[in-house]
Amino acid sequence: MNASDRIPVLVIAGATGTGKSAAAMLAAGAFKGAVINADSRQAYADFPVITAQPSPEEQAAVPHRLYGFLTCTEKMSAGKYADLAREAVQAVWAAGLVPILTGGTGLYLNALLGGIAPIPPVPKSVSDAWQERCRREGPQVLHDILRERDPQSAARLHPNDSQRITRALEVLEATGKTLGHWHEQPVESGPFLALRILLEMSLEELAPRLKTRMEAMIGAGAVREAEKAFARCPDPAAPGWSGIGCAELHGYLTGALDFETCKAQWLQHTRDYAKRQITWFKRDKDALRLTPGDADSLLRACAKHLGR
RNA sequence: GCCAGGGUAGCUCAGUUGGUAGAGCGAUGGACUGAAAAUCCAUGUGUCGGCGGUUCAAUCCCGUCCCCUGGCA
Repeated sequence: MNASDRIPVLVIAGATGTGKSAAAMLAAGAFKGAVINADSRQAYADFPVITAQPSPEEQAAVPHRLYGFLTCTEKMSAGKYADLAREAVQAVWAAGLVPILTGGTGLYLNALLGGIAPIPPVPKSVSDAWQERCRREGPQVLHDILRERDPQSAARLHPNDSQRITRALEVLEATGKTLGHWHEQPVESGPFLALRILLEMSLEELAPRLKTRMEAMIGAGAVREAEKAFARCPDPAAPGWSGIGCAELHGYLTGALDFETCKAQWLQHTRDYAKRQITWFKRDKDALRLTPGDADSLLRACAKHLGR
């Protein structure tokens, strides 16, 4: 496959609150694009405000894909995302529009653009069983088990890392092969020619914006949104509730947190998250780094990549 | 003004029967292959309120001053 067979895509990444959506709208307007979600939480239908999904006006002005299509109890995953996003990119391109991937979930972007190991789906009963056992017996016990059955994975994983330890065990049980085996398989990635744009801002600069943004969400009906979601799905362990702001508002609605504490935690967790994202994206040495708001550089880089 | 309790890390506090101090939270850095807005790891020098005194040695004991909180006037 040569370069001309590959679909050119624009990728707009960066920490939460750096203005990715605005940049995507700008690029979409300039180059006849469609915005495709690359953010795990914005996939949930019940939380458009709290997860900062594009507004109905924005979605009416420019085609958007993969936003708000999951119910609270449905689980998302990197593999599922890669499949859905690949289809979305191809559909958008076939319709004569430029695909613009926008979002802050670095793992999902890697899964889509770099491919992901072809691990078969693990039955829910298997993963639930390991998770339950991890809750009961603790991650160290499971880490010991993993060391016996898959020493290579155990060596890579910290004994406290409950999530990755259970993943390694469930894959081993469901497929009979270790995670290492699967990661050595050739991966298939989409036929894309991606320009990765990274909106960069220091945490210090970002922090006050995050506070303003949270307050704007509350002003835009975040509490009402959480109440409605609660009426439909009260279980805080449901996948949809795991977004930042959702979990804290759930605590407020059940009386576990007063509103001030709820807001303080919401803001703190948002900040922690932004910091993790900054760390994650630092690793991407090839991305084009732009200052949020630098529309000229953004449009010039996109034009060059698209050959226009 | 008197009495009592306090002044120790950015914050809340613990502690040293005298040998210059440590938790939680925060902060900072990092990891990340199907839960990723998740999960996990690493990092603690601070005039122990100021000044004097006792002592080989004081954050700890004594004196004095300053500040905070509560009670009594």
